[in-house]
Amino acid sequence: MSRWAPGARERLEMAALQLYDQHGYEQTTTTQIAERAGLAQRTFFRHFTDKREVLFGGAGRLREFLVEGVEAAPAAVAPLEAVIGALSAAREVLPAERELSRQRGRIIAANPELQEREQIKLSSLSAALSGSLRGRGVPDRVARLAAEAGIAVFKVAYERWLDEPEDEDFAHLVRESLHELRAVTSMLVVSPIEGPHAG
Amino acid sequence: MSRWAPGARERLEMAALQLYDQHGYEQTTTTQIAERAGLAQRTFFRHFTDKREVLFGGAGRLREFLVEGVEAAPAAVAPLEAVIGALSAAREVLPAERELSRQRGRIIAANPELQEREQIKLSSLSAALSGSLRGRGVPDRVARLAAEAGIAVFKVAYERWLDEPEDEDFAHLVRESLHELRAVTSMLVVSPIEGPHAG
DNA sequence: ACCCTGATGGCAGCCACTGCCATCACCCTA
DNA sequence: TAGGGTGATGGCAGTGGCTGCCATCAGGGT
Repeated sequence: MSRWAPGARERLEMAALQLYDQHGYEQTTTTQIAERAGLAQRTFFRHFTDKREVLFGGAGRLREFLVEGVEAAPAAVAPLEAVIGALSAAREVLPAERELSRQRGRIIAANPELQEREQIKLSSLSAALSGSLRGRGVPDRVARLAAEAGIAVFKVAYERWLDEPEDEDFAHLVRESLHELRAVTSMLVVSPIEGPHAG
Repeated sequence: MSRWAPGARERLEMAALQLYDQHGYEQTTTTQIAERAGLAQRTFFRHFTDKREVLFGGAGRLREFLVEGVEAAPAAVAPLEAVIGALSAAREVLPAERELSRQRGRIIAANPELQEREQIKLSSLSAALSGSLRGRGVPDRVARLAAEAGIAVFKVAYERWLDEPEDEDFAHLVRESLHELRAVTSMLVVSPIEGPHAG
């Protein structure tokens, strides 16, 4: 048997999730997290760069998954289509138990500091997608806008996925958000009271 | 004459900008900023919630300006059009001297912490725009996507405005970005090697 | 038996940020 | 002229995130 129990990183993630949820993010100290995981505070900071990062381990996996998805798309597929195609399959890199995502979402929603971290994760996601598109020969600003549009679609679809009572088909939600975005960008003049809108 | 020189907040902002630029953000302590402004560190934290916020005083003005612009648009104007119309006039709430914006941009580009703050400022901007649109009777997800699309357009236009050698017409850059976004969202299948792209 | 490596613990220290109280010019009022 | 209220500031001690440095010790190779 090893000197230390394995899975230190996972223990820290679980301990942080529970403590942040029970006592609040600000009220929880990194020392408490480490203690619950059976480790020293110094070890916490060997696994995570800071107190927030312990909640964002999944962001890296999502980024890799989407980048691979974009790069795997046939060359004839339009930029935004390639992004949407990757997003449609993203359910498989989200936690199997949706309640974990919702718990995490509640914690983040209660703390501006954590919202900042989430925003920059999405931003780096956009940058990664944009880079993949450029690698396919897409011009710079087109790649940038396709990536940003894809992220906008993802945000709306993901939030809806969390809010719905059932674990709905993620790809379907992505497609619906895309259709709404297309309606928005092609809408020129509309009477907001009378006319029906997309969605 | 008053006991203390007026404009403490502005002095702190200028001192921070200079010190962050000369010695780097991390290497600068809040005590140094306060000293250069002729104040105590305690006073720094009375004017700004944290060390980063001293660089983002303009974000609040921009948000108010855009919200007013959206609310001032005629009821018949489509959601994204209302947002774009407000963005087109945003030059007037940016610093008169463009070089200040570029200096600030360089500082932010060099520090992930500052990029986080900038991202959440843009995010709260999006939320404010979305709220204004809902106030005009626009359905929730349509408002959300129109706001996100507007922010994407703004990001690209603003970055281009900073990069161009001359201080180009901001409204023109916004319109061009919008056209590119429309092209991206309506593009379905394209051969990235042969065909010309928007932009 | 020896050494090397890798994950950890312990400790001192920096600095962002806060709570609390004192200071003191200015202003209002009697 | 005296007194009291207000608002911006300074000072100081304390918490806690985060880091650098060094020690520890199991496992594996030679």
